[in-house]
Amino acid sequence: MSPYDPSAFPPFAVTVDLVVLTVRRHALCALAIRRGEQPFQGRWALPGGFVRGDEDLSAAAARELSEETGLCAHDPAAPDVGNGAHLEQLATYGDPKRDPRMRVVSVAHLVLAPDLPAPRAGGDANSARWAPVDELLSTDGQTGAGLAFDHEQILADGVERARSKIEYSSLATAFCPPEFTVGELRRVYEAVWGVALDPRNFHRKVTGTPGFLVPAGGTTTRQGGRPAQLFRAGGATLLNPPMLRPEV
Amino acid sequence: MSPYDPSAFPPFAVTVDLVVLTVRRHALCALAIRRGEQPFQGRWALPGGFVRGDEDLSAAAARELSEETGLCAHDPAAPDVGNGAHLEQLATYGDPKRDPRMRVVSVAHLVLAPDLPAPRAGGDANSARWAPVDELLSTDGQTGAGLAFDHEQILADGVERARSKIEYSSLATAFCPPEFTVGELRRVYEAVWGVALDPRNFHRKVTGTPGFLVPAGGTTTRQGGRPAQLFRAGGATLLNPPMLRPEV
DNA sequence: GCAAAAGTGTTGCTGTTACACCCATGG
DNA sequence: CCATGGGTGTAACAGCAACACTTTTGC
Repeated sequence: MSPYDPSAFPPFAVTVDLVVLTVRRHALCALAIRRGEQPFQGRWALPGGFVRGDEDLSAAAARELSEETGLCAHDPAAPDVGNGAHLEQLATYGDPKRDPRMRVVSVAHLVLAPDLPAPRAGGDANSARWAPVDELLSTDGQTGAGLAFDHEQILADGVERARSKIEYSSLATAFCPPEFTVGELRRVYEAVWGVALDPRNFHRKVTGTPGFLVPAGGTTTRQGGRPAQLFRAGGATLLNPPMLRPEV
Repeated sequence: MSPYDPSAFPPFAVTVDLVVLTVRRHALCALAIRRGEQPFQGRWALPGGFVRGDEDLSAAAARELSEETGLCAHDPAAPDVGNGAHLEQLATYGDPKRDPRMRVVSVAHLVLAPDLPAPRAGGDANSARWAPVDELLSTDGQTGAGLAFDHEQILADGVERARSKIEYSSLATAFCPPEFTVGELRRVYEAVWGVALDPRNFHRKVTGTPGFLVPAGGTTTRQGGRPAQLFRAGGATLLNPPMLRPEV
């Protein structure tokens, strides 16, 4: 077949699906939406929707994110501000049978957001929720029959991406509010990796990496104990040497 | 807009584009195809083509690869054998204006292959070539006006992926023939990274990493000097500690 | 005072760098 | 014999794990 023959191509629908991750109550959680229609009616799924005819893929992902959560995705080049969440493309899923009705290719995106008030979904409050990823990914979990479509695979890939990316980048700060303490950042790593880290060595590591954290000037005692310095995310995006994830 | 409304979605064409990399004469090279049609007629482009209606994305990439080069992509889970090349999904490019004729979303894939006889392209031998990536990516290169479409960006992303992935995985062996010496593997790293590595420390590092290399039993003097042991790629895919890329 | 969380100092270990040195072949 | 690339030994150094210890708050 000659490439790019405009007269003869099979028709596809293109969607974006979102893996929106946050850390709540010491657990890594993902945003799940209850489906109101067939197929998979009543099952939980990842948020997503069609890409419009004149819309870039990342713009479609940012629009869906805003519609589902009110979050405002920021350009990866711009600095984190306010309610800005990190958004990046994850991978594309195009198995011919992934949607039983027609051929749908879905470009999945990964969003990392700080802990937020309960999500909304088109005004129907109890049709969206933050669920611990362990629960969504366990085949025999309380969610019944698992996520719709191939969303379990997409979620697993997104979680794996987040787990590895906080090793060598400063992305863990995307899970934190604009100002945060070293202990709060450590609890993010512990929740995402599911391990316990030594608070002393962690403190030395993150404060000793140039550009990772910049002091914000104040202190807080919201965790109890001795007041902790507040920091903001620094300009550095790549960490080397990386944070070391303990062996399993 | 309600997600997954099958009656109302804009029509897209979906293609796969391939970043096929190899190491030839101490330089990282990519496969380029000369376009025979409008738009960008006569310009160099990455190989690629439409995804068929009943075909998975990775299957389409493997088919295009085989059609353009005769290479046989192997499943990432299976071991490297014979002319098997490594194939993985890279990223998806969907700017509404990336193709001037219609809306085309392209799922780019990355292929790492050992050095091979000259490529073929639909029987027209001189319409395909291995070009050093430095040449294809330099805006003022000998190639004239650069690659077609957004293929320069895709190629740059693929090269960046390859450069970072050989740090922490054993993927560099995908650039080597089935049996190779430590020196040949080192020259792969040097070509991909564009740096010089210490041969003594490199040897210790790769032979000391369990599962990276397994002795193949023979020796060769094809590089001159003292005969070198031959190795095969071991089963390990992840390297830790990783290979360290020297600072720029 | 006591618990809890924030921080600092120190020691031993792992892994890298840089370089001296020896080995085996072809011409 | 000498050039060329293959391979080993070793000392200095960086970064990390483990853990003792001090600081500053709330109750």
